[in-house]
Amino acid sequence: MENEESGEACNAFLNPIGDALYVIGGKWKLRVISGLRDGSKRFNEIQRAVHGISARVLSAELKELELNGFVKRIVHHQQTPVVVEYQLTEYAGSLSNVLHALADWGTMHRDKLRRDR
Amino acid sequence: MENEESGEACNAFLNPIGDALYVIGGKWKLRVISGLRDGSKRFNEIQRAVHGISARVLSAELKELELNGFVKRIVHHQQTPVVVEYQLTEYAGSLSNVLHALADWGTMHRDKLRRDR
DNA sequence: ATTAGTAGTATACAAAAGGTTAGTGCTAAT
DNA sequence: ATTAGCACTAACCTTTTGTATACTACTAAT
Repeated sequence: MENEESGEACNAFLNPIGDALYVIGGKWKLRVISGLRDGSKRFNEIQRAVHGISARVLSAELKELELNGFVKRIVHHQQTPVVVEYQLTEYAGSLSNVLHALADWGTMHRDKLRRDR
Repeated sequence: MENEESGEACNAFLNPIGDALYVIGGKWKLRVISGLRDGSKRFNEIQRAVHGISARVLSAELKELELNGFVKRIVHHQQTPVVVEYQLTEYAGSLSNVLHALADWGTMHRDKLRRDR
């Protein structure tokens, strides 16, 4: 009976957090988003902007970011070979609360660890 | 010259976010914290409360949580063998903004994906 | 005397995430 | 005619993360 922390209410809180962490987590997600902040870019432009990312990983990240609605992939068929543009959506802006909360806490925490040492 | 998104200002934002994500990320961190919310517990009690975690991983998680100041480890030498208690610190409460921001966004995002489909 | 519980550690393994290298078919420039 | 850029993909390897199982030295209960 004391075991209700593994119950409904707890998961209703932890599962969305898990979703959110999954979506923005990993080594590159936020850096790719950040690389697109000042306008649309093409694949190789992003790769140059996000220092160190490989084509394989960038390709995977862009697909996930697209699935989550953060990035729009725009193909221009006018020219051949095709030109592909990537662009942040408005929806990507919905992250800003989360990102600021994380940035503030992270800054505070780093200071705290330095003081404690 | 257009390449200042890999510069100082950007890292000053992304690095603390990375720190924060590292501290609360992974499969178990938040579940262990959550398992301790309603008072102190002993090692095996936590393991039973956090369903599915192995002793090896729990041991590692508790060490990291202690290093980050979220958990206090209290050894009672009165009895032998020693009794060890784990307890959330006040500092763990400093996460609440971050966690609520994540939970809110995660809930919203899940709904959005359901609608979009 | 066996069993179960305590607080973990040791060893080995599997899965996931990410990195490295090479290559596709196309075009435009040298 | 070679070279370089484009947008990727395939194959393979390493690192990180998490899992499974067993084991320690101790005590208390059956």
